Amino acid sequence: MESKPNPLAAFEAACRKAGLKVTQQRLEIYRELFAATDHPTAEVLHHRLREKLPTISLDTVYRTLATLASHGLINRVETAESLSRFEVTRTPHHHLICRECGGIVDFNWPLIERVKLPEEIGSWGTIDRKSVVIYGICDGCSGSRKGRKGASGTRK
Amino acid sequence: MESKPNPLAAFEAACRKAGLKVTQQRLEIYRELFAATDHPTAEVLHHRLREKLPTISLDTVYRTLATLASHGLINRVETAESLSRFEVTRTPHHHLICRECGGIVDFNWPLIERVKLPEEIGSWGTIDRKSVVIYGICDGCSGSRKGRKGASGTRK
DNA sequence: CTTGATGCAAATAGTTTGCAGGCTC
DNA sequence: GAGCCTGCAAACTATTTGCATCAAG
Repeated sequence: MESKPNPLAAFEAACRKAGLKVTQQRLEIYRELFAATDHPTAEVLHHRLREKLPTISLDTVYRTLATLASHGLINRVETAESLSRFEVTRTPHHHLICRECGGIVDFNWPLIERVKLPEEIGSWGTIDRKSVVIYGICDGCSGSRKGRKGASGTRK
Repeated sequence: MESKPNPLAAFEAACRKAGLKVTQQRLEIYRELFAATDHPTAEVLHHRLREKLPTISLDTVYRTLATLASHGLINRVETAESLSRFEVTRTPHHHLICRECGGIVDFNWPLIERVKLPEEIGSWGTIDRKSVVIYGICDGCSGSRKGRKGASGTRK
């Protein structure tokens, strides 16, 4: 409600409203995900979190991500790999995914909201969210000599 | 049925061209996937295939799907669940996914090809494929009384 | 205090892989 | 006949769950 959009405070409020307890782990997980731009996996997130919360367990990260996602506070990003990636729910946006390094980058495409959807969709059900995923090869991978791990790639 | 290009024959040709051997399992897997409209998982496909090929193993299904996908003959559909779903590569199309039953339905949206992409994408890399995923609740789930398993839902 | 959240470890589930025999080419 | 493909079983990896303990409300 403040003019100052403190995301952490907003998150706390959202938790309370949802009946979720505000724990240090949840705050840190959210803070970390909020700061991230690379759509980390649970494991990656866990690794980063251990710097601040050395005792946090991977299970808690998984559990918290699932909880927050079910409350719409974060999104599970679809990737075609067998890995779930997450992001904080922000304004509508879309994703660029590199086939090479698996990196995911956001982009905005407001124009698409203007495009009329096919009629047939009306008879399918109620639309909720529209997400465009564009696949390709990022410059980091194709431009450079060999298959480099792109800026935001996540390779083991 | 005849006058049209026989998809199975085309598939065989594609396999040969790719240096893949044409085995009965591959033919049946492709045929089954071609006939399917519900983007089955490997396991679902395996179950269906056993009617015709009682001895086919789940591993073969997985392996074949991976092989065909790597040759672009089929697509792995991104779903946000932790399940991979597949479809035969056809003309460009998009997906409607029901949050309730998980059912996936195709739709065409040729208009989208006309919409100019944001400039920023040019500096990211080379675009390959554009895929729109629309989430919502299908009529089968919202319209009816309780959470029905939609026509093409895949619940265990 | 009461209830829900965390950590730890063990359990699952989907998917992948090694190996020996079979079937395409 | 040579090599790729299949089936079987065992291995992996990501993710989930049971339970005792601990912290938030």
